[in-house]
Amino acid sequence: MCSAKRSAPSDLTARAKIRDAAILLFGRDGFNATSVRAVAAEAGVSPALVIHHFGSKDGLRKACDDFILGELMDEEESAAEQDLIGTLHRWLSEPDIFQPAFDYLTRALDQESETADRLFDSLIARTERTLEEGVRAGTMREPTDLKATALLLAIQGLGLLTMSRQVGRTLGEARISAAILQRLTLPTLELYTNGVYSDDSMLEAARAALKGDGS
Amino acid sequence: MCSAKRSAPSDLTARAKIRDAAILLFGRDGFNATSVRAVAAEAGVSPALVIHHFGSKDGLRKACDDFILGELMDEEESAAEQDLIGTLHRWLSEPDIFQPAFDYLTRALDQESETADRLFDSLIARTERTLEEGVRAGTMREPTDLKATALLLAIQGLGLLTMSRQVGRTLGEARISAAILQRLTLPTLELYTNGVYSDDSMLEAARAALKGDGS
DNA sequence: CGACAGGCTGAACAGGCGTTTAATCTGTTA
DNA sequence: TAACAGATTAAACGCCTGTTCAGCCTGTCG
Repeated sequence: MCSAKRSAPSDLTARAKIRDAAILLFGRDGFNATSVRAVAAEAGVSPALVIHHFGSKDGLRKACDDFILGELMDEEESAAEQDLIGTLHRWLSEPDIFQPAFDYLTRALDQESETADRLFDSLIARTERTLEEGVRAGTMREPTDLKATALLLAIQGLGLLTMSRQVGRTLGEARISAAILQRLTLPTLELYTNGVYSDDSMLEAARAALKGDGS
Repeated sequence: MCSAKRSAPSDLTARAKIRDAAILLFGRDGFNATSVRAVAAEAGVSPALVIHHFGSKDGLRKACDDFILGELMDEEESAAEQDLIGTLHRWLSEPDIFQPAFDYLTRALDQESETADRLFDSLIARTERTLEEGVRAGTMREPTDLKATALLLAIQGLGLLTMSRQVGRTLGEARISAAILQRLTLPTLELYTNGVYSDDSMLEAARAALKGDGS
């Protein structure tokens, strides 16, 4: 199940070494702030070889995007029932291996990229499906606006990822960790079981206001 | 209440024109992707003047950060009861004026900056306070982990901001808008009133598992 | 053996970057 | 009027960027 892709760098082809170095640096410092020369140095090759293998810096980014997306999809397939939080849990339990991919994903998500869009869309679709199944099985309430509700849930999960630095900081650690995710499990379920409001007066007030407002 | 800071550019000092141009471009294209020369061109001055007034590109960023943060704090003070969503609502109702600031904030939030940290901290503190007051007034349930719950709520709100592009895309518009925020009002309140789960079996299962697990 | 292909390199190029420098213009103060 | 201070500029500096080019190895095929 756990691929051997990240074995000793000496075992990898130069192409793979460059790709891994790029994922590391793009994730750590961002795409713009990472030079082709820095990637080459990290991979132990010449800058020219990077271009030789990937055509351009943008080609390299594309290759990294595809690789990360592929790895993520593999992961998802082999644990089809899990949700995003579950996947994060698994990733965070082996930080040395997955941290670079984790960081890369975080960076990719707050940039305008086709990869981020595809990832987001598939996450929304999956959340909608989960919601529908839950309603059919009677374990979940029927939302008045399925897509909007799925969106809110997805944002919650992704927010933990993209703001992992702030999440860690707030809870007293340098970055998000398995321990922090564990601490968040109960409050999350609590929120999704009882909500925050003790009665539906706010909800009804809003419903009435929106009905009156018309537009 | 509505400041006259964004009047016709010709009325502004060169320093202010440069600052506004920088906010526009940093917000639209990102800090790294924006050159001092581009800011100077947008403001209609020479690149050297930018350095003359702000010392360096980083000094310019700092000045923009402080300005935006100050504007936001002013806004917040004059509407002390409102939450973040309320502020967003007000901002989005005058997009021409506030869009640059909105974009700038979005960019700032997913970069490692002291400004973002301060903003996040104050948002968490405010959310905690709101939660405590709600509990005391009986309108909100008492969470088992106040800080973690405040964190989840803050992430939900900020996630709408930092992922506004994806939010708009998912709901069929180019970017987030007042209409989209309105569509999200009811699902949000619904979520925070009833949760998603129809009973507390998931919550109790997790509680039991965590109790048994120990660590 | 010779020829070819592909991985790989050092050196260079053109262009953009943030910043500096020296000079000019403009308005105020003595 | 003379002197000064600040705003503003054109031009240049040195550096770093992504990319190209010509050539060198190394292994394979005929």
